Amino acid sequence: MPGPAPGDLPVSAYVILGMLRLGARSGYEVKRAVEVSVRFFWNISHAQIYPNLERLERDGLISGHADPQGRRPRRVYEVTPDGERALALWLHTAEPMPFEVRDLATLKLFFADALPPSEALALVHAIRLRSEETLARFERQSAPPARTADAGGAHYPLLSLRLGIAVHQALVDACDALERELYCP
Amino acid sequence: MPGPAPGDLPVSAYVILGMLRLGARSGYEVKRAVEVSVRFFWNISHAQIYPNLERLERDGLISGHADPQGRRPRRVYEVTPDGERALALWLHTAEPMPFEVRDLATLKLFFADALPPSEALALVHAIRLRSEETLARFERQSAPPARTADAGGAHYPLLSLRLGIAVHQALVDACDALERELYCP
DNA sequence: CAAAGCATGTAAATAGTTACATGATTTA
DNA sequence: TAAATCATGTAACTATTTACATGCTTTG
Repeated sequence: MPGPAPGDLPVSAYVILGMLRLGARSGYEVKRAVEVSVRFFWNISHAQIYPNLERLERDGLISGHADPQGRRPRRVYEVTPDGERALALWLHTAEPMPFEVRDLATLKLFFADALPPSEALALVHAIRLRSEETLARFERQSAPPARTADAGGAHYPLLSLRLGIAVHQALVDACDALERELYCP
Repeated sequence: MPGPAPGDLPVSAYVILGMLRLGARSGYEVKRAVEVSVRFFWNISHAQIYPNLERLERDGLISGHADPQGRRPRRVYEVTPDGERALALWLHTAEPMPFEVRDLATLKLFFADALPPSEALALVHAIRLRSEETLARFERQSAPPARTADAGGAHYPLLSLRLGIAVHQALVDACDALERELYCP
């Protein structure tokens, strides 16, 4: 009778649940919301969304109804009380929470002794540029909706954004220092 | 993840190639080397290592020979000239290098408005502790072998370690600030 | 002699990506 | 009218994790 225990659902299902709760309505809107927010610490692809929506509805954690825009088909969803409970349960359940990074650029830098110095330097440069672009993107795409959510009472999107900014600012600074050292050793 | 790189090898194969090049000899030693170094920006599990070693040997990128220690079986490998070339080619090949993070803790923090304030604060605390432990682990486990490699002419393991330190120090500082604000808003 | 660490492997399941597939609506 | 964006979905493939499975050697 009680909804599925945490662990029954893949993480992407909780992301969907959370985004619907924060105001996204369709699968498409969920994907867009992910793209400008949690995407920086947990990405999901659109191919994961639609099967998960079906499953969440089957499990009674969300309820959906057709809501076509003109002739364009669309299905919108809202979180049910069971869904609220499942999300809260997952959020407060203790489980291992490793910080997993997959970064080809730093990985290549680790092995860069097998590379001519100029190409190694180019890697550091690429890492710096990437984080600078990420910071710009935070400002342009992530901060506005996070501030809107903040004004609406959801404060944590903006707070977690600050962690992302801190990480990428640190990378920019570290690369800057490295570039100086490598250029003039 | 980033699909197979040039030469159609999975990234984990290049990690293995790189670690063998830096002095690891057996699959076990590769796993240990990963565990204290690249694991912080690209983890691989031991179940990926043995099939990849087989494949790399079949492709002629490494050569292996049995080298049992007493009765305990062991197979050691070294990188062939072809393997050196494949690694260098991969390293200098331009490809998308996104910074992908998977972090349940920050993800949960993003949705923490569905949680009582004390539990949200506990999440921030957990993130700070985790990065503090990671920093300690860098000092204890990663820095010594990286310094050894540095003395032996491989400078980039130590340089890439500095990026990891910068990231986790930034997370500690940001969480510290957040904890103060959330405790006394 | 027990525990920790060394050493290797496989099978099954899960997760995730990419490509395929379609079509409507809005905007320049 | 073309391009961008909205919108949804599936199939095939690839990658990855977890659990299973084994057995030796060193150290306390």
